[in-house]
Amino acid sequence: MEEYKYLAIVEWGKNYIAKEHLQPNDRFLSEKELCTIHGVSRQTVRQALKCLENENVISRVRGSGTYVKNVAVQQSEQPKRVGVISTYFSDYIFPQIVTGIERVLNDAGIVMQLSTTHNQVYEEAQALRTMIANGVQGLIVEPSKSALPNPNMQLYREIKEQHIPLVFFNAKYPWSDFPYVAMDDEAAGEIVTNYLFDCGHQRISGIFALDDIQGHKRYGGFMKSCIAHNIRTAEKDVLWFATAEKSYIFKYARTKLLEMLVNSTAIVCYNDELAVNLLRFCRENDIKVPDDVSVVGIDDSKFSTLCDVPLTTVHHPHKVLGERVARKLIEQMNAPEDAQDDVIFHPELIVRDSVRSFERR
Amino acid sequence: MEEYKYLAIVEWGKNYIAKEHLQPNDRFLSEKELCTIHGVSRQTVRQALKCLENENVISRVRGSGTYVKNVAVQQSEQPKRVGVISTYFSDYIFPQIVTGIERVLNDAGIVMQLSTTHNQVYEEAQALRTMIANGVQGLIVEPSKSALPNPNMQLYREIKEQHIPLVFFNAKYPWSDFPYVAMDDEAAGEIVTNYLFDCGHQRISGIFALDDIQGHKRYGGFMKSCIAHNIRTAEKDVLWFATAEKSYIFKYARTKLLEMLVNSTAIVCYNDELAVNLLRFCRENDIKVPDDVSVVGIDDSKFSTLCDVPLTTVHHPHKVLGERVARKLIEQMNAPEDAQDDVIFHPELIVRDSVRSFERR
DNA sequence: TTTTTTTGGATGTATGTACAAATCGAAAAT
DNA sequence: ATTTTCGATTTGTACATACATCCAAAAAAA
Repeated sequence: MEEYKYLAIVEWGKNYIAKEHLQPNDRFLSEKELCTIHGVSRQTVRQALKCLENENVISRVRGSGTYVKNVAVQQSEQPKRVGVISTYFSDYIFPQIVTGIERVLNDAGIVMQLSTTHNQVYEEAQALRTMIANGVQGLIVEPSKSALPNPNMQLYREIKEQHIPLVFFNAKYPWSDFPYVAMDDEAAGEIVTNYLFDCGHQRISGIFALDDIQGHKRYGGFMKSCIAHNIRTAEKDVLWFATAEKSYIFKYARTKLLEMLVNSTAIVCYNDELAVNLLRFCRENDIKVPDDVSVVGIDDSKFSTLCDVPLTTVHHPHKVLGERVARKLIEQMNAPEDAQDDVIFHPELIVRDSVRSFERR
Repeated sequence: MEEYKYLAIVEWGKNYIAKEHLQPNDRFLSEKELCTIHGVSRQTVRQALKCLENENVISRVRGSGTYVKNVAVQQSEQPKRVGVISTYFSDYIFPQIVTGIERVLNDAGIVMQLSTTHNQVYEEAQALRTMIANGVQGLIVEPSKSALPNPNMQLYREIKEQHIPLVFFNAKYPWSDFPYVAMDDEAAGEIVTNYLFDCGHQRISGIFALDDIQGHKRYGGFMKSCIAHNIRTAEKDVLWFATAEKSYIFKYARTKLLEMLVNSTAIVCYNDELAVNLLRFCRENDIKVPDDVSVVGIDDSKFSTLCDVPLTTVHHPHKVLGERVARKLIEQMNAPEDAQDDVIFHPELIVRDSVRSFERR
C-alpha cells in the first residue's frame, strides 16, 4: 500500500501498538529488532521512528530504548474553550449569572475563558480579538453600551464569517443577528410602573440609563404604563444617566433629583443598584422611604433585601438566565444553523417595603 | 559553542536569515551550498534543515529548494492562557479577588480561564486535568479542603514536572512547594481575640472551619491569644464545622451553640459569612448583639457592613491580594526559578458595632 | 550487604554513496 | 508562437559504516 518503506513502518508500528495492547510507558521494539523484522537498514527504521515521535506516539530515550506514549493524550483532544465577555462580573447580579454559565459549561466539559469590558467598547474589542486569536469554539457576550453606535461591527462580522457560535445575554446589538437571552425589560418597566399606579400613585418619575438597550426598554415600559394610565409624563420627570457616571449623578444632578423627589410620590429606578443609591441619597436629605416617596428597582439583586428599606423590585432570573445562555450556546455549537431564536424571560414583581400604598385600588 | 555540528548549523541558519533580512518565501541556501560552507556531509545539513523545518523557520519543496517561512507567524503566537481555579467566585470576597486577578492578567494580555471547585477535591482534580490538557501557561489555585489529605498530589507533581508555573492563594497544601499569597490567618485570629480581651471579655468562644488551613490558622491565633491572656479554653468552647455544612450547623449544633452563647460574652467566628449567619441565629433566639453577646468576624466582606449590626472584623486585602497573586504568577512565568517566596499580607482590625466594651482597659 | 566498576545494548551523531522524484528553465520540435 | 523534450538542479528515500553517548543490569570489589 505504502509507497515508501519508512511510511509503511510507521503504519505498521501504530497497528503493532494497538494489536499488542501496549500501555503507556511500555517498551517498544528496538531499532535493531525492527531492522530484522522489516529487512531494512537502521537509517530507514530511524526515519520511521522519528515520524512516530513527531506524532507523539512514542518517545525515545538515548541509551534506554523506545517507549509508548500516553495513547489517551493522542485520542482525547483538547477540551473545548468558550469565551465569556461580560461588562462586570464581581458586582450586582453578575456573579450569579456567570455562576450559572460556568455550571453548565463545566458539566459539558467546556472550559470558560472570562473577560470583562467594564462597559467600554474598546475593552470589548480587545476581549473579542483576544478570544478569536485564542481559537475559542464559542462566545457568550453581554454587549457594552448597546444603545449607542458600536465600532466593533466589523469584529462581529468576522465572527460570523468564521462561523464561531455566539449568544448575547441581557441585551443585543440591534444590527446583529446573533440570538440572545434576556429578561423582557420593557415588561419589567411596565410591571413596576403599573404597580405604582395600582397603589394610587399619580406623580411618578423615572431614572434610566441612556447608553444601553436595557435602559431604553425599561424606559419604554415605564412610558407605556404612563400612557395607559393617561399620565402625560413631561421630559422633566425622567432623568437619564450614562452608566459610567452612575455614582456621580447624585452630585451633579442633585438639584434636579431633589426637585423630582419633591414633585413625585414615586420613582422608578433603572435597576436595584441605582435604587439603593437613591435610598441613601434620600436618607442623607431627610426624605423618608416609603412615607415621603416610594422607590422601585428592577433586577432583584442581593442588595435589594439587605438595604435599610427592603426594595420592591422585579425578579431577574440571574442564575437560570446564565444557565440558559450557556445551554443556548452549546445547542448552537452542536447544530449551527438551528436554534437561532431568542429566549425571553418574563419578569415577576417582588413586593417588599419601599412602596407606600394609598389604599385605593 | 554548540556541541553538535547540526545544531550549530541550525543556529547559524537562523542568524543568516536575520542578517540577510530574508523575507518570507525568499529562497534559502541549498543543501549543497550549506555542505561546502560548513564543510560537513549532506546528511548533517539535512538533519539541521529538518530541525529548522520543525521549528517552522523554513519549508522545503522537493525539486525546487528551501524557502523562508513567515517570520511573523513565528513571533506573534497565541495569547497566553492562565487557569484560575478557586473554590467559589460568585459569593463573599471571591468576586473581588478574582476581579483583581483578572485586571492584572488582562493588562498583561493574558487570557483567564476560570473554574470553580465548590471546595470539592474531585472537582479540583477535574479542573486541574482540564487546564493541563488545555495547555495553560500558568495556574492560580485556591486549594480545596487544604487541611485534609488531598488525593491530587500526583497531579501537582505532574504540574511541577511539566514546569507549569503555579501560585496558590488564601492557603497552600503543606506538602507542596509552590509559592502562595495569603493573609496572615493566624495573626487575624489573634488580633480579633486580643481585641475582645482588650474590651474586657473573659469568656470567649470560637467557631472554626475544620477542613481548611485558614480555619486551623485562625484557630491557632485564637488559642495563642487565649493562652497569652491565661485563659484555659476548654474543648467545649470551640465549635468545629465542615465548610460544606456551614449553613446547617445552626440546626444540628443548635443546643451546643445556644450553650456557647449563654456561657460566653464573645464569639470569634471563622469568617464574616459565618458571623452574619450567627447574627441571624441570635436574632431568631432573642439574643442581642452586642448587648448579650459580642461577635467578631474575619475578612471584612461586603456583608459585614450591610447586616443589622455592622460587624467588627479584620480587613482582608481582597482585590489587592488578587492583583498580587496574578503579578506573582507573571513573575514566575518570566523567571521560573526565581520568586519562589510567599507573600503574606498583614491583617488589620476594623472596629464596628458588634463588640460590647466593658470599659476596662 | 553495599558500593563501585564493567559491560552489553540502546539511541544519537556524522559521513559516504546511490538512486528516486519533483521542479524549472533552456533547447528542440511542432 | 506554442508545445514538447531534455537535462541540470534540488530535495527525498534508502542503505552502509563508524563512533559517541547514555542507560541499566550484571559483575566485581569493598
